[in-house]
Amino acid sequence: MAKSPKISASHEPGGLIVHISGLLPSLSPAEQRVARLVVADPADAARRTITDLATAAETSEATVIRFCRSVGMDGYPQLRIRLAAEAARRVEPPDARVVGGDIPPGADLAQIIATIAFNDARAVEETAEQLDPAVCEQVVEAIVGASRIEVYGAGASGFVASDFQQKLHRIGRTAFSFPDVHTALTSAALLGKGDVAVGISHTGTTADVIEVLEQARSRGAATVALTNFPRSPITDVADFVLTTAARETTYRSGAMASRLAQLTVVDCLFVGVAARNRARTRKALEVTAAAVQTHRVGSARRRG
Amino acid sequence: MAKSPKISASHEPGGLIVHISGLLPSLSPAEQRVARLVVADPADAARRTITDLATAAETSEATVIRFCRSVGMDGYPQLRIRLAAEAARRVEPPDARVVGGDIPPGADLAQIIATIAFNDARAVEETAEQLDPAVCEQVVEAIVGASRIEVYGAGASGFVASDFQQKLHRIGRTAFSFPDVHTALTSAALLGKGDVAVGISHTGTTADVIEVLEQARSRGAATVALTNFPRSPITDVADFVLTTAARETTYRSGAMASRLAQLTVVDCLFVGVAARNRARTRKALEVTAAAVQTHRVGSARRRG
DNA sequence: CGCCTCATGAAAGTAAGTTTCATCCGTGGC
DNA sequence: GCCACGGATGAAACTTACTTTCATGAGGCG
Repeated sequence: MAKSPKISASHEPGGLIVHISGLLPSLSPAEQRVARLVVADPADAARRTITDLATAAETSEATVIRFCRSVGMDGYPQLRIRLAAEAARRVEPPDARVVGGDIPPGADLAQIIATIAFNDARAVEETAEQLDPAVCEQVVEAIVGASRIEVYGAGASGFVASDFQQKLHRIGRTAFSFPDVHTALTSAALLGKGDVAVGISHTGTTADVIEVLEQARSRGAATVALTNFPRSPITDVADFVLTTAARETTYRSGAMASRLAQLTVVDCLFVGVAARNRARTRKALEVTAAAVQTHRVGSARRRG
Repeated sequence: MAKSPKISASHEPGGLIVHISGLLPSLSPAEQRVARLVVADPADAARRTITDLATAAETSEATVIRFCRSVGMDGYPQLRIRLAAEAARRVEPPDARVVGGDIPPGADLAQIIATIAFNDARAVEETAEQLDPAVCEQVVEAIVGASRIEVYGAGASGFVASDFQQKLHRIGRTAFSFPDVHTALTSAALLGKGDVAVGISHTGTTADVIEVLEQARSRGAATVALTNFPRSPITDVADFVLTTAARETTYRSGAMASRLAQLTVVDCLFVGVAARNRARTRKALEVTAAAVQTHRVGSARRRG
């Protein structure tokens, strides 16, 4: 190259496209044609082969290469991936219809999915943000030191309770959860100092759960409430209060988000407990995993 | 085994990376080596030439090409630009310590919470992105038209199954789920044309669930599989395949993320079904809500 | 034990990208 | 008017990257 191109080959932080259109006037006519195509639709250009792009710009491959060099790239492949990256970065807006939280009557499934996922993910994130690690720590402490743990929940929260119970059980802690109030009450009456009772209720107003928690507390057990509402009745009978952060929307659409938030909290507690004794936990997990192994069929293969 | 064509998502508009890690177990060993490199650092892989990548994965170029085809790409160049795009879109992770997916031994609770929440939220988002609305639509259709719906899941997925069952029941659909295989098998044997059977298994290899689904299918029921792995054995007995997108990390930490992802999918289906008949659904929800009202104590003083 | 299937990489083949070079065209000097 | 001269350009040679084909060998199944 005899000429002295003053291309500052350094980075073009503002964006490759901007960079290119900036030095467009300094390019030769044939290169300008290429540049214009690229700027007009980067994503499309990234998809094309060099011959293809050359043809589209009514020029030769050689010119395209020259263009690449002119804008500071090593060669065509590099330009291509940079363009693809650039095009992808132009982010799709968060999409207004999704943030509203509620689902419009005429919504199609794609919209429904987007809305639900958005709310669910937000609930999880926001729950984590507002969770107080100090309180969690105390709860973990209590669970680790407990000789027995009971978890209560009614309806949908009952699944979360069972899940927590199962998790604790799996790492070798003595844990229970109950499908009905009466059994739960009886069992709670047998708790004592050093035991832990966990009550889960999204609204914090579920009478059954509150009652059982109250019973447990009166017997000297440490009580934990997991609810979305920090000042709901359940918090009156709890030594420790953990809150989820599912923003209420519709009755129903809040339901699942809150479930996920509850599960996230439960998982945090679980991992916190498990982390207390890595060796023992790992052992327990391996053993239980092995136990179900014979109920699995040969792992995936075959084409579709 | 059955023969009918299966409707699945050949569709990864959302996360290519997620899509790849989902298929990982169904790939051959050599391809898995390639996949792991790609997933570990997509941007880097996009920069490499095929020979280079092959060398890094200790395999031949041919295998890399085969890998491209396995994940649905035309060839290596396409994979390359897709990866570049993907890597660019990938937002900077909130915190380096969080992205690993696994929890470092010395982590404190705040770290644990951040890690779990991040992974959970991601699983939900990515699942939604890769869910194929068309397949969902068909499943919803089937459920709406079904005279009876059964939901199967073992272990942790069993909770999800129950949750789904409860939701459907609540809006007036006849739905069942079963705590044990034998009951499930018996019940599945009584299904017929026009009924729907849903099997939930994270790994897609749970023998019990597969068996029950197979039974249901042989009786003429439409079968739906919900799994994280699009080519696992369960998909062989399913007319419709829905996938979650929980990236596998540790055995355990993947577990909860996948649960949340499953619940998100279930919720989408539920809302989809509910949306089919707004009036009737609303009525049903109001009635059921009223039914538990007497089990609530004076409502919460809500904060903002 | 023989047959089959499948994963795999070597090598052949094709396409993409890059370089070289002759040509063309305008410019300015003689 | 004619002749260098230099830059722009594309044809073609060339190189590298990508893709296909095929032989091999391992593992499974009857």
